Amino acid sequence: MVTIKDVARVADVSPSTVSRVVRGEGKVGKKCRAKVQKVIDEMGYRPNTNARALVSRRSELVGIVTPALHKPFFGSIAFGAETAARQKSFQVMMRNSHNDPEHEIDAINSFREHGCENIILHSKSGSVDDLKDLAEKIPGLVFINRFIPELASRCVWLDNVSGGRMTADYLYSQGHRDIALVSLNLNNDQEERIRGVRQFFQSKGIPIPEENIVEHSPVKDVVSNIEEYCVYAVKELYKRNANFTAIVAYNDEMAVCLMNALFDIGKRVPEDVSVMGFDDLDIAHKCRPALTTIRYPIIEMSEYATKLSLQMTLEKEDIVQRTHLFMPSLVVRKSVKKIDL
Amino acid sequence: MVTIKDVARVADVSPSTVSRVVRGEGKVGKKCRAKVQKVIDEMGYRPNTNARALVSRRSELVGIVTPALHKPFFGSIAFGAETAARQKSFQVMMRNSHNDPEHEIDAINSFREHGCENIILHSKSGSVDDLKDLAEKIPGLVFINRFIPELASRCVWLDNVSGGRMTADYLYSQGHRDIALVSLNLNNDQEERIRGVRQFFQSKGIPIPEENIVEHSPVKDVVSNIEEYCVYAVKELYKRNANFTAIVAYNDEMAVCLMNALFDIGKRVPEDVSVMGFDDLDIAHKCRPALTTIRYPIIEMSEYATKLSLQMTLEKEDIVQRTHLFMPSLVVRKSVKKIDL
DNA sequence: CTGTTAGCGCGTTCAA
DNA sequence: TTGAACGCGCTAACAG
Repeated sequence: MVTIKDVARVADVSPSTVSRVVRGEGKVGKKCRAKVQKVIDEMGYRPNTNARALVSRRSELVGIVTPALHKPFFGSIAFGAETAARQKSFQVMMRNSHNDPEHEIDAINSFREHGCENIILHSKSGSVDDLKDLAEKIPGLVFINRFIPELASRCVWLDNVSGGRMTADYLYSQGHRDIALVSLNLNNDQEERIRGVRQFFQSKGIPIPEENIVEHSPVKDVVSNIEEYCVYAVKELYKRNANFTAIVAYNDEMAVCLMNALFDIGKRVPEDVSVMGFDDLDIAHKCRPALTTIRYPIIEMSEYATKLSLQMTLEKEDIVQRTHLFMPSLVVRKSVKKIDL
Repeated sequence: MVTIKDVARVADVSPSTVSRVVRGEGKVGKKCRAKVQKVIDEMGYRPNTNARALVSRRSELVGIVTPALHKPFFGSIAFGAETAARQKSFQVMMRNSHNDPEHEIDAINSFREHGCENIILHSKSGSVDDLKDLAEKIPGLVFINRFIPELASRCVWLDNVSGGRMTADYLYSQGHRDIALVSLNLNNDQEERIRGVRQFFQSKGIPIPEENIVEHSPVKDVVSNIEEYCVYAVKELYKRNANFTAIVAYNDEMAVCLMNALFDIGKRVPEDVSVMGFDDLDIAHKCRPALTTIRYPIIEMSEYATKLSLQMTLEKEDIVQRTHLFMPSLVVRKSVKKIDL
């Protein structure tokens, strides 16, 4: 491995000069710089990041923690983070948390041992106190998809309530007045989305009856078994004699499973029942009928979050404290029928 | 940040002793070890991996290079690699290559600057010579989903030909004799899968006519536009007056798009045309009709590849040189009709 | 069994 | 504008 000393020897200058050339900082004579650069190129010298991190105490690393990378939503977070990181020549480290707060803490500690102070954390279950402690210790910690009021300037999140409202607004515009909601009491998102839907219909004087909402699973580990849950949810709605023309699903994955469950009991989408999703994943336009949904700009958000983190640790000037709230948007496809009133 | 010296001072021992305790190596008195460990715990000491890597020249890092992490197939590679890496307390670094060999090399060089010598590379387009050069320099480089004969012991790959044969075998068993193939000339995989299908039918005395194969796209950037390509492919097959009862798609994504394209021109799957995929992604059991496909055990493979890489750099004893060929398997769902002969 | 010494490769003083 | 000296935190070799 060729070191800074080797280059210095060959170029007949001191290591400090090579260092200055490499970093493009400090005063170096034009000819001298050219000479050194030539040797660097010829020898294929690349600085040792470990030595660099050791002395400068910064590692040019971005760490991301998400529940499970094989899910496209979280893979998108990784994708976006890498895109933004690479623009600043940062490398990306990643860990799966499996939605376990202990894993999250563990991952973050590991990152820090590597000198990584830019961390993008997707945590739905970590306690606010723990996260506040972390934020104090880690200048570049940014939360994605979670809003913590005390840490507002570090949260990159989506307006789920508006998303819910958009859903409701669109369904209303298509003539739907009786809505069912199928969700899962996993985190706050679904609660906010439901709130948005309710708010909208409330404002139209149409309250949504309790029996039209399914959000509790009879079994424990639903996450790995959305399909089964959706079969249950559909059955449950009909068992309760709920009156609805459209189902609002927590997200696209659930929406697709609900469409399948409906199909299996002979209901057609959208002819008999309309369905709406949330996220706008790939599957939303690959399923049939193509899913009308709310777009969650997750790649953009994760790029933004990464840039924000980098800014917080890199920029000398103070950053304007502000919120980082993204808005979802409606994507109309084929899963909602227009009802003539 | 608490260093090894701090611990040493408080515990009233030398830094070396602390180092020995931390690493669990070398001889340390029982009482002494306990005392040091106590201080470590109390002070929350965590070794600085950069300093460690600098002196030991090893970094406990696994690097993975895949085309794009937001695609579930590649996200699965990352997921599996992280699972295996964590078992050995290794961290994972990742980069998107966007299928560009230059990006791949660049990513690998960056990894190496971090002292990372365990690299899992998913490269379809890199030249064999370049990869051989890399392999020589990097002891822990493992190729996933690519077989290079000269580097056989570092390749973790799938038997695509058998996958093709399984596809053909199953279709044949369901009474299909006229097969169409829709694929894309991106890499070797599709060629191998097609070969498997052809081999099988050849052995039954049923050659597949050329007009039943669509594998070239009229436009350039198909990767980001599979749907359009599938619409084209279906049209093309009918335009050619190809005679077929089943379509074998390159992978699940394409299969789903083909089903949609068929649906859009009024053909029902599987009543009018049967369709088979490859990969067994999530979407294969979420689409309707649920897709009969060939399972690609990618998470297991990526875990295996990571363990293999770790073995190659960690284990003192010589590793038995052998191949790492995985077999796909048939997953029967609903997209293939049984034809009575 | 434990401590001392000497670097790993680099960035950062401070002098020249 | 350039160079020499020092130390980041740690491990490894050696001495005791």
